[in-house]
Amino acid sequence: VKVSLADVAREVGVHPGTASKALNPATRFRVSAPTARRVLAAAERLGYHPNTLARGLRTRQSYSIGLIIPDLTNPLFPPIARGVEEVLGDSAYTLLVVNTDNDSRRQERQIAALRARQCDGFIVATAHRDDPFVEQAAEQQLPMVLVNRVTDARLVPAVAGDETQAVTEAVDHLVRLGHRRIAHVAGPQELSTGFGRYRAFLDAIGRNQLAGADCPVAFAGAYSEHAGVAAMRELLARPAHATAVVAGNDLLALGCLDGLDERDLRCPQDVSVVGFNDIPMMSRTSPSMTTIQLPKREIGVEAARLLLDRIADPSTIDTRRVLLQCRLVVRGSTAQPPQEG
Amino acid sequence: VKVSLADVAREVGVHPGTASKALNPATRFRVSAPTARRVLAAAERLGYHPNTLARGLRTRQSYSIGLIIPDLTNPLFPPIARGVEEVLGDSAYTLLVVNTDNDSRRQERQIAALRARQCDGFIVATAHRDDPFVEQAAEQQLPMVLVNRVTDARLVPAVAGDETQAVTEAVDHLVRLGHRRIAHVAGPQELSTGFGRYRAFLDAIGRNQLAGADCPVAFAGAYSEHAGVAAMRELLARPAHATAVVAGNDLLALGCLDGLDERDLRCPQDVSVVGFNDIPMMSRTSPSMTTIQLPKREIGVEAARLLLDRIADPSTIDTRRVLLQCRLVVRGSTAQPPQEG
DNA sequence: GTGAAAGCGCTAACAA
DNA sequence: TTGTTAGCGCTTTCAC
Repeated sequence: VKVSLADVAREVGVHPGTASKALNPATRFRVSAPTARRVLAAAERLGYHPNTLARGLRTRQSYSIGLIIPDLTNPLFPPIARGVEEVLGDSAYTLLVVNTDNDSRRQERQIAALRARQCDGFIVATAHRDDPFVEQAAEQQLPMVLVNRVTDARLVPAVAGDETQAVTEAVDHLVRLGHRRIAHVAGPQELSTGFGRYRAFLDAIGRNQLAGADCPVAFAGAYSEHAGVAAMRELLARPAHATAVVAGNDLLALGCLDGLDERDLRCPQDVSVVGFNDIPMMSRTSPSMTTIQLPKREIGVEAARLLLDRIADPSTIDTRRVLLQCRLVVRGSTAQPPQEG
Repeated sequence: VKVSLADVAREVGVHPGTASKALNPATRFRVSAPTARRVLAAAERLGYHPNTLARGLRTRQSYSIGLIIPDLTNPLFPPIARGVEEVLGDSAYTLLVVNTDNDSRRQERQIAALRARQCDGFIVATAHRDDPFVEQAAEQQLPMVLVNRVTDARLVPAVAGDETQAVTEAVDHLVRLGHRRIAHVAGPQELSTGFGRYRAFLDAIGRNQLAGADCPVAFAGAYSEHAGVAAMRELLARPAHATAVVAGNDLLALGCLDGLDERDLRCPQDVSVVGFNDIPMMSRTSPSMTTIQLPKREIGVEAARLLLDRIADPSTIDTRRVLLQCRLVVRGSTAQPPQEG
């Protein structure tokens, strides 16, 4: 049932090479218009579909690019994938999405599979601050762009949210509401998001002249609701606990809500909570979540553009870091602190 | 930098064919143990990675399977993808995920791209009840399994939730609470989910001896919150409106909540709402959503198994339809109907 | 047990 | 403008 280029050529009575030229818009001019027309018609008639594998073998290009995601079920990533697709849709490239499940063994296998398929480039959302795969890929000059997370070593271009600006907005918002004791539930410090937000929090506390002792930090081992609960418990164990919490992401913030609930503290009347990312449904939680809106689609768009640039001109060593502005979305989980008793 | 089989063979001083046999576990026995060892060692040392494209060209297998999803940002699908990956992770196959954005033009292009890559099989989550692509693929005997949605024509094996059982549970739950006027917000009727749930609703109403006139149906044009609001408005425009609504999915149910809110009706005190799918965060909405839990991961697992079977033995004509049981999760959006005034 | 040779489907350089 | 040739990297008969 499979129809090959040779079949089309035979049908028209031309050489396969000629048919090839006719079929490829870039080389079509090397063939007479009538021949081209007849080849196209025959291809259509026979239902010819080029074999990308064979072409790739010959041209040493697969016209596929790999998107490596830590967890597809984390709603942060699909919109980034969408943005990437949006850009790639206009190009000849196909996107292959793989999911590593936050498992380095799986990641290794997935990447091996993509490389074996001769992917022309990678968009990587799994990077750790210190990431052996990224370093190795950079060494081998594989076209690659990091998204959302960056590495400490600036070896590779990256597109992410501006953590500093974002956290600053969140803290300023709380200070403006009257909070002086603001805590931070920090995400995993081996990820640039966790580390960057933590650093930005310390900065913002300092800039607002808040007492460090009033502004404790609890470190969460993972970006999960469970870890958020644990962190909140830790913060509430302190004598004069904070009246507001800046969480490392939305899931941690949801965990904080649960932690407050356990202690019969109300949000926002007793403690305000700010999330990060603005994943779907954050406007539907109870209370609705004040959070920082990460421009997820735009991150994908920008990353895809950078990658296509890099594939088109691999010689340039590009280590640009594009930080996109985030926007604080004020909802129901933040309010003035309770009056001191 | 790329190292090929020929490089490995040269390093060891054997013929490429021999190296090939040594590298492939299935043919390794055709080679002496010492030779095999030396080849493996050299491959390791040189960092050899087989070129899947070249192998696929020769063997006419790509060892990749395509997963076609209508909308990655719909949280229903990533867990299905996870289930698929779980099974494929143990096999030699790699999963390529593509997103059609509910756009048939995009879908056509994506499928063409996958076929051009010689995918060995497809898992399709985009099927319409009457789907030309599915029919065509069935004709060409492409190994394929449908997930979540099925086609009217039973041409292809499919794995989905048991709509009838699920909707029956939902309606019975409401009847048990005392509801007699139960409405349905039906999803798109060109999808088996929308149609099946609608039919199941009618059945359940009949079986419970409820008056058809008291149990109106509003048809939503899409599975979206927006469409849910519109449908709810339509239902509330009726004189003695229903005291409970079975929504075609969770997003429609959320829209129903908004529609009630517009009219200052409370859920569940004035009107109960049941969703479908149990997407993430449905326990966090306000009120928390009573909904039907679709076994998403299991759907993916089962589909992947079916597909691997089918690839292993393409001769069998398998049109099994596996319907997985769903479970009603009772939360805060359902309660007894208000007392008649 | 190993080597030789052919070919998967396609494209790119070159020749006619 | 068209055809010829060679070869991408791999596997697989078939000789040896």
